[in-house]
Amino acid sequence: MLQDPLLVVVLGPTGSGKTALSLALAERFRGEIVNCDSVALYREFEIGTAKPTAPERARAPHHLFDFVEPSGYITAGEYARRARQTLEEIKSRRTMPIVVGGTGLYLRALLEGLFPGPQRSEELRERLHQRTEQKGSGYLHRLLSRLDPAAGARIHANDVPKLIRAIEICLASRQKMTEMWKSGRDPLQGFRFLRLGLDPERNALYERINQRAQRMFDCGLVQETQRLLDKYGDTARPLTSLGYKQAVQLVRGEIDRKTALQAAQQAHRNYAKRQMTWFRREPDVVWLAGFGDEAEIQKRAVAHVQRHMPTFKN
RNA sequence: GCACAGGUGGGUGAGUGGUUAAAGCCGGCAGACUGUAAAUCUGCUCCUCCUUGCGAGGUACGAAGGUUCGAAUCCUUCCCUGUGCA
Repeated sequence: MLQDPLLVVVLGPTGSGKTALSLALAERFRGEIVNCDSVALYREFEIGTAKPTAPERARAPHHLFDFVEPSGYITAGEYARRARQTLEEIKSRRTMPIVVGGTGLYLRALLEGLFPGPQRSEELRERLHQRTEQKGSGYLHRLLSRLDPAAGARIHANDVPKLIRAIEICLASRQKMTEMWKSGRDPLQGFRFLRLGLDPERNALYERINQRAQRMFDCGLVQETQRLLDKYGDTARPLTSLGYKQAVQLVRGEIDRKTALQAAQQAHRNYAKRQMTWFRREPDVVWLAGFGDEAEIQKRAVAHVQRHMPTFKN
């Protein structure tokens, strides 16, 4: 009886060296890299996303980078479908999939699945926004509490995006969201997971994040932002993400360059912290206390992968 | 040197005699997260102690004195900062 093939996951906060570690593993084990970073999915967002460079991509096959239009959007559910498809293809090639990224929700959607809920409805959302304008900020929470009291109790009255999604689910499915949850998720099957988590010392991580943000500004983040803004307008969603958001403000003359840089560094640091909060709850993570580009960390990661490789009979 | 304006908790900045350990914002820390998640949201944030409570004590609004039952808030002197005049 053959074991399921191994799926390696490299997770960790932004700036922890996930790319370096994943490349080292891919080269060592003939792996293929699958992106799990929500903004790196978008085409033309290059400098601010710290995507792997061309020489880096030459070292191993890379998947799920650059497949969403800058003005388009992707959701966790759609990502999970695409990623699972990609994993099946990799499986058929008998190479080792290495899922790399920092977007906790996407990783969970991929590995554990989402509950079978309805997709977004732009019309409904538009209506909800209009009603909120008319009826005040407590409206959404009152509505949800009526439709699904248990959900109303879980979601804070100020958390508009989550309130809207919950209402959307209740209305579209004519069921309570919390009832639908009971039908469970659809976990990814046919692989054994090895989650490697990078957990460098906090101050060192923050220091790296600051330097990297500085480099992004030095290497043309603002010009890239200007170009995207000219081409797609401010509706391109990733323009509101880390670094781009501040570069947009700079381009518009709302803040000066130094303020923009500091705000971007800050945003990256805060994000790293939120990522750690999420990943601490991720199950079965093998934590490596350092950066992914350190030789020692790579050595230990390799050892962990080897230990989990399918056993061959002689 | 003279004249104004100021010196408040990690930062900024309210507060002008008592429900003020001191608003708000930022930062920091912790947490949540089931379809735009690099998003969004929540809690805590002077010190010590405990029965973690609209709890007890201590220290605190440049420094030192003073007025007062009571001062971040009023008075005096000193130190420092900014602006203007010399």
